[in-house]
This record gives sequence, structure tokens and C-alpha cells, in this order.
Amino acid sequence: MPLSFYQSEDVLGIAKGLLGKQLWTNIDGVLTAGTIVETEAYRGIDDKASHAYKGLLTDRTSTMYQLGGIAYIYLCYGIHSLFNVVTGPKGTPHAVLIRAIEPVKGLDMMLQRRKMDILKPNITRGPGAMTQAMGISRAFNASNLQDNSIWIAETNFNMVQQEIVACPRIGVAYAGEDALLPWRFYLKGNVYVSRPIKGNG
DNA sequence: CCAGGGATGGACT
DNA sequence: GTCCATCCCTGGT
Repeated sequence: MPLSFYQSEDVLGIAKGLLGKQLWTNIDGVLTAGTIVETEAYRGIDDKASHAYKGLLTDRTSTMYQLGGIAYIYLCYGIHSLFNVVTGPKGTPHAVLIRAIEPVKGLDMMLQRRKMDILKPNITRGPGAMTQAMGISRAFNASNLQDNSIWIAETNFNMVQQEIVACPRIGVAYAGEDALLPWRFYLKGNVYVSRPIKGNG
């Protein structure tokens, strides 16, 4: 995607706009890709669920304050690398968490990385599973999405016939009332979505 | 220095 | 549904 896509201040719009686009990685020359089907927006210093709430600026969160268009990757629960797209102008720590993709390229490598024998939806369902399948580790934190390691591509995916569900984010109970904000977005009915809302596919 | 906790996923009942 | 591995980050001492 062009740099301008990432530099909008409308992180909610970017989170929705990333649905249907393709996330690509080139790890040691091996290509993998998948269609983004689930995202969450984290809106900088105003958002109690954000790592940058109240303007928190540490070694870890400093990545979020850079100019939009880079990766913010951090370790969650000591085990999982979670991948975010940093958005907005420099100094505005907005980010979009990519929670799930639908594989489109490099399935054999994804299976190998996930230690799976056959394709099941949980291969890329959930933010930790997705990064493992794509070979995304913290080594790529702050990498530029215009480079050739991790990037996002426009597609001919037909979003017109897709219904987008907006609902509260996952695992942010610590955020008080902000935990109720409908800042999670996913493609209704897609089997790779990590935790569909009952009655919404 | 150290305690507490986390934007999860997999195994198990 | 429950349990918990695993380790970095943060804030307080």
C-alpha cells in the first residue's frame, strides 16, 4: 500500500480498510501471503487498551510513535509475537493489530511453521497463530512496510459483497469502559476469524 | 532489584 | 468450559 494509506489519522478507517488486503512476507526468500480478515484499532494516548495510553513512551512503545507505515511487533504472554501496523503522523501512536488472515500463498511453509500436517482454519486464526504461520518475529519490529520483508498489497478481493462486523476488542478487559468500544473489525462468516460473535458468522 | 500482569493458544475435562 | 506455559515490560522499592 502507498505510504499515504498508513499516514491517515483515522486509525478506525485504516483498520476497516485493511480488511480484504493481502499481508505478504518474504522470510529468507520464501514468500507467504494471506488476505486480512480480522483487525483491531488501538488509538494512541486516549485509548486505555493501547500500550501508548496516557502517552506512555518506553523502549517498547517508541515504535508506535514513529511515522505510520512500519511494523510494531511485541511479545505477548511471553510466547507470541503480535503484529501491528503503525499508523498516523510521527508522534501519534496509533496502531492496527492484525488478528487473522486467510492463506493465499506459501501454504506448505505455513504448515511447516505451525507444525501442522493438514490445513485447518486455526493455522492463521488469531494474532499469535498468524505471525507464526507468516514467520513474523520481533526481529522485524519497526521494519518499514515499503521494504521487501513484510508488506501489504492491494487486491481484487471483492469487498462489495463482504459484510464487516464491528464489535469489542479481544482480551482488553483491563481497559475499563474502553474495552466496550467497537474497534474490532472482521469479515462476517469467514472461517479464519478468531472469535466470531454469536449470530454473526 | 523484584513482583505483577499481559492485545494468546493449545491441551484437556 | 478450565488451566497454564513463558518471559518481557512496567512501575515501584
